[in-house]
Amino acid sequence: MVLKVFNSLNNQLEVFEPLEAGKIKMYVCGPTVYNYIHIGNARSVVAFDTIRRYLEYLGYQVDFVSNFTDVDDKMIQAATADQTSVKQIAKKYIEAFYADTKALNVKPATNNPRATENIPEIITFIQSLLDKGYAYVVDQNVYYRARRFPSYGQLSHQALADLETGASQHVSKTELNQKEDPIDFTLWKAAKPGEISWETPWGTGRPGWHIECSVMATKYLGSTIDIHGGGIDLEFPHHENERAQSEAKTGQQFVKYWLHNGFVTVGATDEKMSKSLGNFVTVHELLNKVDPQALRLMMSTTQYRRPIRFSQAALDEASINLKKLQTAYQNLHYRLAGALVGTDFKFDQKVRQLQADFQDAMDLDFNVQNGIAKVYELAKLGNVYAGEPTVFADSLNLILHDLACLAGIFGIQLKIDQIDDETITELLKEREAARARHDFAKSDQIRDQLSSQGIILEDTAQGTRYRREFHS
RNA sequence: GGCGGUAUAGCCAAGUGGUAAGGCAGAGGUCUGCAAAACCUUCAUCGUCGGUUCAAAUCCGACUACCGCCUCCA
Repeated sequence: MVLKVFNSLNNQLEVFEPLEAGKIKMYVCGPTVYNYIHIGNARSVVAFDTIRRYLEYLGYQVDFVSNFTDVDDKMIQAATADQTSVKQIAKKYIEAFYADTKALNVKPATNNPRATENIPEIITFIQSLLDKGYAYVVDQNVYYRARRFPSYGQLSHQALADLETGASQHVSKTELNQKEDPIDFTLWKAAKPGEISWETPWGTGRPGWHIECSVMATKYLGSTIDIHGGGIDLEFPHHENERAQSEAKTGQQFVKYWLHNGFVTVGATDEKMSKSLGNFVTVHELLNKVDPQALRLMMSTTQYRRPIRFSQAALDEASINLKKLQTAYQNLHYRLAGALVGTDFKFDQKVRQLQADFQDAMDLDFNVQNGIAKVYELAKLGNVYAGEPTVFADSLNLILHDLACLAGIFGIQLKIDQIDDETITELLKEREAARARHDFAKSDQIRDQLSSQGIILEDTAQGTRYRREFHS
């Protein structure tokens, strides 16, 4: 099968063909760094990380750029509230972002550019839009002439007339009065006294929100990129505007495939989790309570376009499933010790079939639900195999490799927790002797003793295996 | 009001014409000295109404409920 993705530009499933064979240019809108990221923000990060990992699994070289918005109204407000600078706020929450996403096992981006580090390019970009007549200056503010861009509204599937009617709600009166047209949007915002600002030919101020992504995406990836991602709430106006700016400037198609992820919802009514509604849980605080891997499993195994209902039950289920995968992986590894040299061809065939099924599932717009179902089937296949009296090393290694590889696409790290401890080995010998003479009181006492230290014993046909207790 | 999305078992969730994947929870069982881990069996007619068809969760029409976007939001 071939990879198909749902392109928001036309709301259709399309065969994925990169601009350049074997390479993918991908840009994902990152957070405004005025607070810790919440589960909803993390969902976006995780969804596109899984997409990226799958693309890499397919053999593509992915150039992955994701920005930090480190200057805007919210940043200024946060700095004022904390009696510090915008720069300090940015520093604090960018560091927190790295810590949180690392815990979620998100692969670092190729590049994380920041708005404030690209001001000259932003100014040049805006100047170019001014020169071409796509923008105009009013009192040191610069606005984009949306109506001038022929297909404005195409990405969000909105008619200009409809946009106009809804245009006034969140916009200040002064801004509205300055605009030629209510659908025009800000490219550059004049600074109030004391605010962080930069000098430009048209006055002193700071970039509008949308322009930075156009500038950084084209600067770091080129005029046309393969994939542009972000939350569905960014489709309009953010991405619509990015598209208008970029294509007006370069005269080329900005993005080939627009991908938008769904929300994390909370509560009985499935409300969107958002900073403005105040119903959010930050990753920072949640990481103290749950295994980050369980959180990752919960978030990465819902298809990116679908909403995720955030709940304790969902987290609990994820940790149970994580434990099952981890256990299967360890038990298979345990069997390597007594395995015969060679291969079980029939078994290998089943493993390869499941891997092919996995790929078929993922090829359909990253259908992770069907994908993870195959990973669970793989684990079950492995569990059955591990219970066989005779196993082959090559086959064990094959399924171990596949399990780790496929789970890895979801950001799940299956690993062997090797414990080499002489005391445990001695106790195990002692317990074995006790069991041999049917002294079960003694053997159970040893098992309880180790259990209290977090070491779990399991008696199998191949002897007693031990592992650390899983925590979730 | 405009545009978009969702509705499948107690819960999560696959499935775009041929008689409902997978997971969690539940029930029963196997293995075990007892456990643990694991395995096996079992558990739904698909929001409502109407239509097309030999055949529909899947197509058409109407309706209902919930969510989102409409220039702060991943």
